[in-house]
Amino acid sequence: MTAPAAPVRLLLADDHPVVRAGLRAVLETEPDFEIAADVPTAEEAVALAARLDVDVVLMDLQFGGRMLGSRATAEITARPGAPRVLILTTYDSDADILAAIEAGATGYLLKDAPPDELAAAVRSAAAGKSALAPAVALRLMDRMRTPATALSRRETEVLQLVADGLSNAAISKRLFLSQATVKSHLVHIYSKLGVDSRTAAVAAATARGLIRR
Amino acid sequence: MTAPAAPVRLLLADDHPVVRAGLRAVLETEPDFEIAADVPTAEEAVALAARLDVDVVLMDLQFGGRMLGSRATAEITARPGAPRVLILTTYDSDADILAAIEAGATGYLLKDAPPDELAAAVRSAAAGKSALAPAVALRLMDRMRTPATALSRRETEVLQLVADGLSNAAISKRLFLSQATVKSHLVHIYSKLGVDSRTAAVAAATARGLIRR
DNA sequence: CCCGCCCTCCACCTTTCGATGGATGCCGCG
DNA sequence: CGCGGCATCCATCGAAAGGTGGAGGGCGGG
Repeated sequence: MTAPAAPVRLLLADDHPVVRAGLRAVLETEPDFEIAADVPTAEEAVALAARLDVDVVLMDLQFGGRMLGSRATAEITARPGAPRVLILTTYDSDADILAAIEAGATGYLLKDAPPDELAAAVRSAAAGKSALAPAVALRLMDRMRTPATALSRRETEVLQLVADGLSNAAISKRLFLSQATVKSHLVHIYSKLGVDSRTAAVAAATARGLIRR
Repeated sequence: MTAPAAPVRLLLADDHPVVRAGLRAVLETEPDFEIAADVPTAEEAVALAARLDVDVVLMDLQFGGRMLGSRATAEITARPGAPRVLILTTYDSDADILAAIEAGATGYLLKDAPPDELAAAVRSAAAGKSALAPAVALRLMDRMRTPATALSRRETEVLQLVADGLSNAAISKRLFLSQATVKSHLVHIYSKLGVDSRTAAVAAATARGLIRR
């Protein structure tokens, strides 16, 4: 414990060159960190995580439109002796957070985190402890407190089409349902979200990150 | 022209410490750049832009929820002998771009720009030339081609409230209008966006970046 | 000065949506 | 096995939203 431990080996994955450079700059100043590589795509992160035997992967969730961040996380953590994965992203969308944690992420940080918080999170992750940014933790607590937030698969599907601007008739055709069924789903959605119109449901769901935009 | 010109003095404004560090790291390697300061708020950017007599300000548009980026740009460029302002942001929302250009920004870059593109844009800006990221330029061309895309101030205001989930009655109260007026605005919005329902209008407008989520 | 655009408002009518109150089959859990 | 949650379906009714066709004032540019 008191002996100078082996350095924490890091892999940075983010599609923004500026962010990669920033993470390098911020983390390189920590004497016990060693940055093995930085990559611009989720695919390269998966490949190098295995090859370079790193301790912690710092990964963005949004890779230029492609939603591969959480999948990459799942693939990395699936292997035995896998490194810890720390999600580092701009948004605190509920859906993203849940997906990342289910995919096996050890922590979830926001990009506006100050450098010392970032370094602390990396050390926590390396030690196997979970690390959540305060803002993210609050959000999770909030979600736990309101159990009604969980929409069923079908309800989410319907709501997503509503958000895309489709009418009930169009949705019923798309999903091979009757309009009555679509309305039933909507009624349930409204009561779960505490709203009373389709537009309000979309607003509430996007605010809570239940559907993608 | 051939003489080693005075260095380009830069001011960086971004609320993300990591991004500030990244910009520093990327731009410091250019021998003809000199970073006068970096600040985490729009207010400080306005204050220091005057005091440090910089040549180019690199400014984020989103400052921790506050929409002050474009206002800060306007305040900086309003003064005589003002520096050029380069907007550097994550999103290519039409509304944001227009607001920034109207506020007097010299260029608009996306944060996923490679370092050399970034440096080139800074030099362009310092020389007084406009600089637009290719993706942004494309978007603007696109907008020019579809003249119907431009919503009036009032229409945007109404549509934003629709996107927030308000009913026509609620909107009319909020804006001190009659419901008839709200409906009129909506009819115009629908025809401009080529849709025929409020939810579809919201979907189309967010897709084109006309309103913020 | 007139034209066009924006903003505001009105009346009437049609369509869609939401509210209510059911029913059925399926599946997992205690 | 029975209960509850989910997904599916139904009919009816009133309310909200959308369609049509106006009208008038303000403001800027040709």
